[in-house]
Amino acid sequence: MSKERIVAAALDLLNDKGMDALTVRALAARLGVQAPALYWHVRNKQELLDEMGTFVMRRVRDALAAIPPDAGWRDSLAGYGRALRAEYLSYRDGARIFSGTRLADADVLRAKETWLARFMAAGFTLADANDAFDVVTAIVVGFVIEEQERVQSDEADPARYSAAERDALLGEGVELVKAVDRLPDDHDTRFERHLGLVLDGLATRLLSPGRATEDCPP
Amino acid sequence: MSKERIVAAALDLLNDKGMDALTVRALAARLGVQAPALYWHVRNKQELLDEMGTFVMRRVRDALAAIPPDAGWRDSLAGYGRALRAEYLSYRDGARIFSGTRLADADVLRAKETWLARFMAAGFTLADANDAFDVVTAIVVGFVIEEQERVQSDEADPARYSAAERDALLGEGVELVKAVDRLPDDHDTRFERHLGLVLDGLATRLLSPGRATEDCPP
DNA sequence: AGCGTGCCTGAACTTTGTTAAGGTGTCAAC
DNA sequence: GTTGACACCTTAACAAAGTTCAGGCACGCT
Repeated sequence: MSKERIVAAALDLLNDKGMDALTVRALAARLGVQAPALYWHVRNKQELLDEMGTFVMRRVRDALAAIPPDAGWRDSLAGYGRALRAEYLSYRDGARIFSGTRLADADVLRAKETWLARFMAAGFTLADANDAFDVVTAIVVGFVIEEQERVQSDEADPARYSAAERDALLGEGVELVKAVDRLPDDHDTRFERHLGLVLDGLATRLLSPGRATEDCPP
Repeated sequence: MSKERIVAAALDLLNDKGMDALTVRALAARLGVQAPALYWHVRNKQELLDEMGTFVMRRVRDALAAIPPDAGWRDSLAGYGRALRAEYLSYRDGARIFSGTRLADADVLRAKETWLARFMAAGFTLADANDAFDVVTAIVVGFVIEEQERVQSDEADPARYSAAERDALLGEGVELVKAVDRLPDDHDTRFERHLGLVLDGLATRLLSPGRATEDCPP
């Protein structure tokens, strides 16, 4: 019985039964042991949650390391965004639970150093290069929180978000809102559009720092 | 004693003592009443949390309604983003707690209809107009979650994020990371930059839908 | 053989959300 | 003026959660 086994079992349990069912006793049962036994390996439940968070973020870091160094800034950032989303999505309520987890590992910061250097070589200022990270992180967190919320309530009550139900509830005079509902959008393509939007915003910084967008002629 | 008084007291308590201290008994005590009394007005704690969420989101909706109809799409969206952030910021862990709350009010959706119409009049496609909302929402959620996390751990351990501590922990060879730390950035200006980035991304859709940014010459 | 140490069990305590049963007041009806 | 009904609250209690503590079993070292 090691801390790693406990964390792995906890993540399994989270996906099986959800956050509310992630109790110390249930986790112990899944490991074939009594509840207090876990306190030998872990100080308290909060530490367990933290360990789960760093486990997830370590996987993000590994995915990040797999991005080729010669990829352009745009593909690199897109790869980061996709990896982060994929990790969050692979656990129930992953975005809400793990989004606060910052890993201040020394080697993570060292990785960030090379990325900043790469972005600046591509023409970003230091501030913009750093913003690029933060903004992609923010949008993934925000997107996936809403995505998982929606998926979850769909599973709980499939009829609630059916087209017919919604149209009836909406009434008249909201044709555009109804039209939005009918757009053939799955989560993946929506995510790619949003990500592309942010990257386009970053690209404007690249072309002419400090310039308003309205200056860019068609 | 009304549901509104309970919700108001709960939000007060949340700000005073934090999420963990928001217990049914503590809330009852603050209202000068015994714990089970609350169950006359509220089905259970989850409903209380939901009511708190809709209260916050109603304030966002009101702030939205205050945006002048003749404002441009850019100012309108910026106003929305700022209002959402301000509401989240006004409660401890506000972003993490309330971000899931979608208000499917009929009149909110009616408000959205007019906004969609306005954005389309400004030149967006329907899909882009809707994306504009969602992307701003996402970035605010992501930004404020991280912002509040940082503010909170600053209060808990002020020394942890001091420049000296960090530099010592970082070691050599990460000059850019250190330089980022030394940028004179407060949260507000960072937020404005991030928001501006997203809006610039949206503007590229406006100028030439479907075109890659690289096509936009300096 | 004995002893310490690592890991676990059993029982218990505290706090939490929640329910059940029963009070106390007010107001309308007869 | 008594009765009843309803709204709102209290006291008592339960189940489940996190956590602690004392002890027990097994192994290795001397």
